[in-house]
Amino acid sequence: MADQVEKKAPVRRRKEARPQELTTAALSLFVEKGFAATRLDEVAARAGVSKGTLYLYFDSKEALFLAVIREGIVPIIEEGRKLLVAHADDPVRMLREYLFGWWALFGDTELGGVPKLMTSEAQNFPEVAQYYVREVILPGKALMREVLDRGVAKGVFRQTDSELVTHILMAPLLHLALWRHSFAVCCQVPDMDPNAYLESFFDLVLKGLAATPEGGK
Amino acid sequence: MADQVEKKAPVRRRKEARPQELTTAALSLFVEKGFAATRLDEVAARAGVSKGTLYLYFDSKEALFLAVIREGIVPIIEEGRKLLVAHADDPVRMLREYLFGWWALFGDTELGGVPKLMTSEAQNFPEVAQYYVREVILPGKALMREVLDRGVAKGVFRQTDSELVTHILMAPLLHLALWRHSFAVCCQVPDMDPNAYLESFFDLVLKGLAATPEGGK
Amino acid sequence: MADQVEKKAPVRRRKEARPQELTTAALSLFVEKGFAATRLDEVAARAGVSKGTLYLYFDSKEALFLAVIREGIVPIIEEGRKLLVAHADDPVRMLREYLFGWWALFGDTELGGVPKLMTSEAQNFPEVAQYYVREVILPGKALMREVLDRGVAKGVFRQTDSELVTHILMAPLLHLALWRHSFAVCCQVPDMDPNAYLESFFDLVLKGLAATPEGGK
Amino acid sequence: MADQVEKKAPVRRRKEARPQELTTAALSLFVEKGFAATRLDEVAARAGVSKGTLYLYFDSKEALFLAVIREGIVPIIEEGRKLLVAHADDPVRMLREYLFGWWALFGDTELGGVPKLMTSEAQNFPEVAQYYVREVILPGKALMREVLDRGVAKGVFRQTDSELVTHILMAPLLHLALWRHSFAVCCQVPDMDPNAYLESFFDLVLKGLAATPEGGK
DNA sequence: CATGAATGAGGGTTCATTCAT
DNA sequence: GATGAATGAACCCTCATTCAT
Repeated sequence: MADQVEKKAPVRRRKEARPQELTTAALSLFVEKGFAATRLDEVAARAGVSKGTLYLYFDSKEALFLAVIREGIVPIIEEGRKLLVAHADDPVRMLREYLFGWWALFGDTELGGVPKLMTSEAQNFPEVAQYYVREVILPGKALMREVLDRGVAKGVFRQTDSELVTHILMAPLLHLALWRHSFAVCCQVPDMDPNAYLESFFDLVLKGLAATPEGGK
Repeated sequence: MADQVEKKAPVRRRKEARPQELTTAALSLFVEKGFAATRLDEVAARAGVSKGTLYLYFDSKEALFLAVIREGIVPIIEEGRKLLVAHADDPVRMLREYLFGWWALFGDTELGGVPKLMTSEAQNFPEVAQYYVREVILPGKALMREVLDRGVAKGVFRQTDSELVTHILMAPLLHLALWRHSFAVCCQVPDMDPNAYLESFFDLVLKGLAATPEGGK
Repeated sequence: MADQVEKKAPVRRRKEARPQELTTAALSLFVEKGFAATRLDEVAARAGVSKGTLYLYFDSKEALFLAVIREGIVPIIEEGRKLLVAHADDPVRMLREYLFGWWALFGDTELGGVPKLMTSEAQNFPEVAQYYVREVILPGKALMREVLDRGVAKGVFRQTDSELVTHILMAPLLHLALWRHSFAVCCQVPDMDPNAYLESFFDLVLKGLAATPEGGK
Repeated sequence: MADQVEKKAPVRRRKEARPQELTTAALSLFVEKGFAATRLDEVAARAGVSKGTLYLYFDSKEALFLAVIREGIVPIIEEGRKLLVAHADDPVRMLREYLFGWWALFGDTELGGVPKLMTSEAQNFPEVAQYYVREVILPGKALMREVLDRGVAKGVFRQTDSELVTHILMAPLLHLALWRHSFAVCCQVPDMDPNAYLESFFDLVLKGLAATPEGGK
């Protein structure tokens, strides 16, 4: 019986894993070539199945795209939040964790290509873009705003327009991810070490946000 | 005689202007939909010509893409440099001019979509990407580095890793341009005023880069 | 069980037969209209498939052309040789078999259009032409030369420049095939009976090649 | 005044010569590539005029084709006839003149590609083919038949089916011309000397047609 | 479930033909 | 007459989608 279980298990696991194998393959190809330039042949081949099999799991190429975004993104946010609350009393540490955590949990993984993909395709898939904004960008910014607000409350950060500043602070993170999936691949750019980049960024922001000693200049 | 000139002028002017009319149309469509998803029919229609006419000026869709990047980008850099040297003795002013000038001369024009386009297509067109890096990105970063170095020399900015910091400082500018051509179009995001964004960014960077009063903390 | 076999058979047979159905359709159209004037739509339609199906079996129109020549031609030569060796001791009979066999096995079949096709397209497809010369024309001439040489050895044919004479003797055969696929189709030429033509030709050649009674004139 | 005449003459001659310059250019390209694969751009370029100019002289590509055949072919026949009547009393000499004259006056000139062209395109242009058969092939064969008939009348040639034999005798001539414009161009075939070829052919035919010594058997 | 052969609409590209100059 | 820019129909080829097995 144990034998049977073991024999069946991988098969069942396989079947259940199929959609994710497909979205994973699709994600990397969409990121690399863009949605329109990716052929479903390639996606299927990379996932090790035939082209027809794709249609057992997804109604169309667009549905596959939606699934790629849907399944790939959602769980990250929650993990990030957990990471941050661990340092809720230390806004500087929270900021640092945000930046490095964003990179470690997201930018540096295979999901790191999603910002490039979504930026490229937002206009072609407005509903997906809206979904992404609602589920990823806004929560991510809200999380950053919490960090900032907490810092202000603690007297560590100075008062700023947190809406604008969160936007600004996301930019270098996104840039790091976009760069890796665009120019870094095809141009012999002097290797940019993400850690050093993030350290510099963290240093810059910290000083840029630092509360003035006595509220004066 | 004036009559004759006027009769001939429009035709000749058209013929000479054709390539630019076409690249302009192509640029906006490439930015909007991406290279692969743009049909040459549309490009031609937007330029007011037939599909065949495109091939009088460009050998292929890819050649059109190359021309879009080539002709659209180059002259900007030089203009920016001129703008900056006007304030060579005031690094803070130079930085401010860089940020706002970048937006006014580039990001806010029809060329502002190029970063999105090049980011999306860099992997599909490595030679074009290399050209873009060489002619646009590196000169742009070099210009920024000049600003930083001058600030350090004047004792206004503190010492930093200028390679990394230029990269970081470009990110919010690029983000502004990318955002406008991606999520801003399709999502009812609360309008982000570029000027306020740039002011916040400038403020943040200025404090982040400020030389410490007595060199020590 | 027989049922199952019968259900599967036609499908499998079809799939394996597809390439040949396509080359057969292509051959007749290439012969009729020439390579450039033949549309792949027509080829597909004549083979009873859709246009896209063609590309499951051939990479391009040119690859289809190559396949038409490759698969259509080669096996004939060997059959001809077998036919001739049956009469190795009778050069006159060999010559007769060559002429009539050439027509029956080649000229009068659907492959009979190949000489017209290759003659028309040789300059446009030099590699294919070289292949055809090497695999068809030269072996065919070599076979003819064997006939002549054997006739000379047996004292039945007089000595001639066999290189030139083989070339000359091939001409009326080729002409018969070319004529059928060109002027014969569109012009109300008084029907030329191939058999009578070949008889006349055989008669003419036999007398033209006959050894002089006492070796002298 | 003489000056003026000389100045105008070449211009006028030019204008009148235009159509022929165009048909000459078209002929060589049609022969080389076939009708469908020849672009009017090339024809115009080879004739040294612009593409539009072609349409001043010919209504369409097909009209150009018709003109190529029309103007290129007709006058030859009459010249050949004159050549033959000079030896009306010597059928053997007539036959020799026919073969070598055909080659010198036709096959070896720039018109020598016409048989290849007409053979290739006969089915695509039935009216042109009919015209060609009527004006060229049938007169050519009739001329040959005259030679044969005269030989029979003189007791030099034996009786044969002259319809079939003329057809057969034309084949090696046509083959020589077809070969030169097809395989000879692209394949390193051991050079075939037309004169030797024709000598062999003449020799072969002469013996093949020779009247039997005592009219027996 | 899985396959892969088949489809056919659609896009890039060519080129005969037109026409304003 | 001559030009060459412009056109648009038509062709080769691709690829998302379907479906019989």
